[in-house]
Amino acid sequence: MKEILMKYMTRHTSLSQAEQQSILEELIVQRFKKGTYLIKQGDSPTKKCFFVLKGCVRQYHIEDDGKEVTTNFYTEEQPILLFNFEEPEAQTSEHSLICVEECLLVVADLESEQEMYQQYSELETMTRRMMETYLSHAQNDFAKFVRASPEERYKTIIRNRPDLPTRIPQHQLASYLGITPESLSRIKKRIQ
Amino acid sequence: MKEILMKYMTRHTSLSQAEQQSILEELIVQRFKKGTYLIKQGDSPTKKCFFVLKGCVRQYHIEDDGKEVTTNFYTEEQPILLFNFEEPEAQTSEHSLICVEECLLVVADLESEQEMYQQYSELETMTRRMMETYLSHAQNDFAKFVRASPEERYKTIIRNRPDLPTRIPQHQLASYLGITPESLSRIKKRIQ
DNA sequence: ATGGTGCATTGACTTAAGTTAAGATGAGAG
DNA sequence: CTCTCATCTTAACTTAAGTCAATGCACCAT
Repeated sequence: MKEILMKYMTRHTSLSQAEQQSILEELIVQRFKKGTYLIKQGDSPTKKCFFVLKGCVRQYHIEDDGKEVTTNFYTEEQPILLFNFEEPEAQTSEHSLICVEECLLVVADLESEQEMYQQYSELETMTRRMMETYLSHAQNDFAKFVRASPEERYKTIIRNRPDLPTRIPQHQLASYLGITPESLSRIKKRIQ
Repeated sequence: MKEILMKYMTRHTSLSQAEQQSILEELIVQRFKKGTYLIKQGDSPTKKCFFVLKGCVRQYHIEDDGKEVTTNFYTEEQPILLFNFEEPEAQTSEHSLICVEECLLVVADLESEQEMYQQYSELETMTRRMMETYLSHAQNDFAKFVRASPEERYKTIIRNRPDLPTRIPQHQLASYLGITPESLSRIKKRIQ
């Protein structure tokens, strides 16, 4: 299963096969059952980060008024970071992470991550570039999302992540798109 | 003027004062007049990135239908990255960057950046963390924005960046918020 | 001073999303 | 097999943003 990560590293770094191999050997891959919480809102913030090899993790948040809002879906080849950084002063996590399906994740804690960077400085370069790329994409997505109507948002998501609608319940997708389930239902009907 | 950057580095790194000093000496700080383009949509993508010491840079985009949309405002202590990463295959820049005010910017190209990382590996660690932090914030902002009404978006922006409305014309702010100038005008009236 | 241009505001109308509530469907538990 | 719960759909109504158009205002150049 680690070949997914190897493929990813090859695409994003100039590390040699040998280096990649030794890095892979230090990684911890863990299997999680559907419904498992990686972290719950209110827990002390996790020191871990993840990389999705297989499966789907939903990030959500319970608001003050009790409403649940889905803020992200992480699927294959996506990193799950944050939480360590989002609110350094906060003593509890703002979000929950739950496995929507059976998941295979790379699990890393901050200390071992730091050690690996010291061992392989190229790895930190890769991570930096990866972060820059993700940030750039996030800013682009944001800009597009801002001026898109709910209908356009839906069209965009089925174009960019066509697997999502089949993997998750529609009301969660609606929440992720920032609209009501009723609206999503109408949009689907409108565009057939 | 570089003390702004020094302050920034102290906040975000564990580099010594001496190290910081020698890094600062290698940096290029440049002054730009109001109305100067850092890059124009259609130009070949820049190899440069910037850090705002003073002033305000607007990022915008002309859409296929000819409409101009403002996608970002960069002000004091914000980095302007992207462009190198956003569309590696694209041969022309998707955006324009224009100085809204007289600006003082740190200008770095990718080559000298790479050299400095080799010289000061801690600097790359700082950049990686900075990117992680920005990404984390971007994801959070995104999640909040998604489910906010235009009115809530306006309230949020005047809370988080109270200087913006006074620095830029309102129709550009409206564009940035993803709404029409008419709507923004009505919102302002509604909330007094 | 004056005309022009760009920007902000206001109004009338259209459109689509939110809200509330009621059914329809489907899967899982007992 | 049936009951239950969750999900999705549909409908009626409300609300606010988009659109189009007119007006007002301020700044600039001539």
